[in-house]
Amino acid sequence: MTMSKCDQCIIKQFNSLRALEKDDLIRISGCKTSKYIKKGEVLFKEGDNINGVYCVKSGVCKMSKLSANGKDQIVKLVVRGDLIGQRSLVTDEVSNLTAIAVNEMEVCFIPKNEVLHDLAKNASFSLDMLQDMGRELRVADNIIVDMAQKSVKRRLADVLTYLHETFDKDEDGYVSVVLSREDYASLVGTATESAIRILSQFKKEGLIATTGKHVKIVDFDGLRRVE
Amino acid sequence: MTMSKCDQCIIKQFNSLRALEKDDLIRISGCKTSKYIKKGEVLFKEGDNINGVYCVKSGVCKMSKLSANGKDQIVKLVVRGDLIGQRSLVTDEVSNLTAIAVNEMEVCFIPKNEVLHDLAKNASFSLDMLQDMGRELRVADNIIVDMAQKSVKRRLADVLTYLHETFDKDEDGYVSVVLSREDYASLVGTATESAIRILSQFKKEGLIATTGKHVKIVDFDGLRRVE
DNA sequence: TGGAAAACATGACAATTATCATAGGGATTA
DNA sequence: TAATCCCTATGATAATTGTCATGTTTTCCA
Repeated sequence: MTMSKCDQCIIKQFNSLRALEKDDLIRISGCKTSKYIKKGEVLFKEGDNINGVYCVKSGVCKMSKLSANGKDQIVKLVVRGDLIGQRSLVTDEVSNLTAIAVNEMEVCFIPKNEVLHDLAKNASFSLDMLQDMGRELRVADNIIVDMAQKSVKRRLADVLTYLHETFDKDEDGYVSVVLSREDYASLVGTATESAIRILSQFKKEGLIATTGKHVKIVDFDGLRRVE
Repeated sequence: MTMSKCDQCIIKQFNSLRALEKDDLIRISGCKTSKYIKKGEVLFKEGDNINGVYCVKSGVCKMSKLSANGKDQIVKLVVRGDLIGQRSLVTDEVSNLTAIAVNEMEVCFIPKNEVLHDLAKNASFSLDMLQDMGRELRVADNIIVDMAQKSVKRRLADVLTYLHETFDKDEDGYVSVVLSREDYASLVGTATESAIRILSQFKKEGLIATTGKHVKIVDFDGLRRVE
């Protein structure tokens, strides 16, 4: 099996690695490791020292954190093209989040030392990373406000819309990425039973259609009006 | 009145500006503006193009965001030594937050163009800023989990503890920074009446003492055990 | 392929939190 | 100093959400 080369990889267009020079990408190719992760497998756990970044070539990953009451809260979903673990590049802290594959993933791991060198040398690379973290920070602010002010029902409607906008749909309009009811609950921060109940209600009201775990939005306007 | 010089300013120890060279600090001194802001005054609003960073020399500032239901949610408090508006340095986006002084503040404003130049030139400056944003991101993740999983009572107990740990206390142990009941509500994401009720309850249970807006923690362990 | 385990579903009830109404107290201003 | 306004406070009630219990369906794997 041949290892793909970073400088020819399309994925890098989607993240800060695009700011690197060809020579640096070739050097990084030489020390990166490539990995397949099965659905449900743990990439790393809260408290792990990851010492590098993962670049997601395909698949989806949930980033979660264990709360004091023992429930997992999904903080964000990481998709194709995203980098995981940028924070570990600039601090020696361990990860604050656990990463678990939602479906089969292919990721590349680049050791910290290799990239640290580029951050110091290449200003446009570090600027790109600053912009990226700034964007993440803005998204996080929005989530805080939503968690604090919106109802569970409204948050679940938002998640459904987000999934619809973010992922591919099959020929019938069903979102390609499937989550368990527990994942939905963990995304909006509610009890699993509540998530199940609200999804059932949405279905009964004709806002969504479901077959098993597969979900499709039927009435966009209706979903937008949910309070 | 003489304008103070950045290179001699103690405040810069607390933020990324510490990574700058003396020459650069002197140059920045020449183009910065200094400003006093009275309690309740707006430094900038959500949607404003701030085009620079504020460095907080003294005072406290609440950073809030208007939610869909018309309530303000305080996302964080900014204190002495913090920089406000780092995101505006690396993106052209407008601010996502409103900044309002909680008490009298003294801030310095440094125009974007002046600092942008340093970000490109000085790797340890941009690395410091990356570290800082990484920290902020971690804090934001924690807040998301707390908002999603903890009760209002528990969140209010956390806020009281945070205020006690973050700000000075007078000789009787009362926290120097005073917030309105509405501010407390806006910090934990609840109705003002609920915040008032819980503070009254904490007082009745002997966890805190209050005189007017001034608050003091009496029973730390008790407050820690609140659920 | 059968059986266990996990995920989904729903009812009943309890706990939490929001909303509305009302009123007192303290600061500010005419 | 009185009038006014804003903040604080508290009761009553409604709405939301969580918890526990129980049954069904689906998935997984030995």
